[in-house]
Amino acid sequence: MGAVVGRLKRRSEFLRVAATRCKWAAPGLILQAARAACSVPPPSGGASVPALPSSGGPALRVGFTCSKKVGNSVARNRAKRRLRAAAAAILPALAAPGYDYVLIGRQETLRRPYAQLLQDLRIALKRVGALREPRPSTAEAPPPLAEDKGE
RNA sequence: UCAGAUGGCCGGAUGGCCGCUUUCCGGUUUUACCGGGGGGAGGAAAGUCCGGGCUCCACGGAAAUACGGUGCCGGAUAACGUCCGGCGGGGGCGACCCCAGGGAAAGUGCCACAGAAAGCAAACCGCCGGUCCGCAAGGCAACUUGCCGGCCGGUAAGGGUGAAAGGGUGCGGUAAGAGCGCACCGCGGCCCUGGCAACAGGGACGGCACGGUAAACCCCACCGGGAGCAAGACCAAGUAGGGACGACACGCCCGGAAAUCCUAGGGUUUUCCCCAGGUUUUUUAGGAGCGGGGCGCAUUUCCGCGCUGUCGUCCGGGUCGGUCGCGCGAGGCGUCCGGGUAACCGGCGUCCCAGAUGAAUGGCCAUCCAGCCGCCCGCGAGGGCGGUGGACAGAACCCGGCUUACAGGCCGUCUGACGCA
Repeated sequence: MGAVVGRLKRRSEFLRVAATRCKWAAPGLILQAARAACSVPPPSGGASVPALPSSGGPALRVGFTCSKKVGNSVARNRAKRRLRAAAAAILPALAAPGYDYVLIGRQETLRRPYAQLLQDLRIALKRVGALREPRPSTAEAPPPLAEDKGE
């Protein structure tokens, strides 16, 4: 069994992950990753935060989001549900611990066959999470060749 | 059979694997996790357009005003702009559908273009009568007749414009005409009958006056305090504002100080007095009360209430987080019983039926069922195989409505046409 997966809930956490600019866009989804801030909640005092990464809390955390480009609320919720199911299948075993991940739904998320959606997530993890050290320079290099691999 | 009208209902099914949320039971190391059982989106959950419950705030009271809404009558309902049943008007052969459907003799405004004229009576072309001039014809003449034109008067039939032109049609009547008279229709108020009422039917009368527009202002009747679960309550942490108490300053502004009260002071004749005059000032002082005004309580009126600052102590406490609010209710269901034409109401029985908060109620697979496409078989009804494939849309405090979106399908009632019997 892999690591325990926590959830990202606050807008500020999503913004922090997005600010690292370490991401990979697969046909069915977009993955963003950031090293879990060792001092995740310094401003508001450590005592009030329920889950501490260092103690027995989740080893990695993931958040899901969808813009209105995907569709109405029905479409957005369905996209998030598929991403949630895919994340539950892949992340605990394959994702590097100590990171925060954000999965972003796309229009293709709804139509993509589920097996390919899982494959998209694996490739994205390899490009982003499995490198162990997602430096900004290396994250920008790979994009060209990965595009045809997903087809 | 075809075409149509209308009411109601459904809105994929079953299974497997893996999850989410909630609740109950059991276990443990009772914090958290494990095991087992149960519940887990809609007819519109949507738009947030009305009406309520609930919560807080404002609330002193009353009336009026303003603002907003509603608008045939009766009923239903917690309430409604909803629903039901009627009435009136309009459309349709019909079933049936549609209607912001109070008041236009309370007042103001507007009625484009066209037209002479658009609301109060008028008259452009006309028609008719009188008169004058001219011309022509006739006549011995006075004059007569006809025509053109001017002037005065009578008309509103006809023409023409318009959405709308001062009732309509017909007959009489007249110089020409005209409700001028008559008949029928329309209109008006009156009376009678039916109806709870809207209204309908009838009668005699009037003699046409009263154009339309209220989705222009307006008038009338009735209804309405505001904000919303991000309401609101609590918990941990605790900044600013805030509140309470105490102290001090002395409490919106102006006025006058005759009388009243309080405090302090002074005088002293001590059951009392601090007065009068004058003055630029030297007036016992301060306060309350008093009179007037300002601001606030939507506006106005009447009465009513309230108005300041510093310091100290204590209480309390923004955002974020957590718990509650939070689902037994105007509740669902019933070949049930009773009342009612119906909306609906009463009774009986039975059931407990989502509570998330980056927001659960799902992800994937298989089979089946509609539907669609292609091929094959069959005279035909139909059958077989393969592929494709399920709309609009996701609770966020809760109910009653309205409106809008919606693949496909099911059931009932009724109307018209055609055919058959």
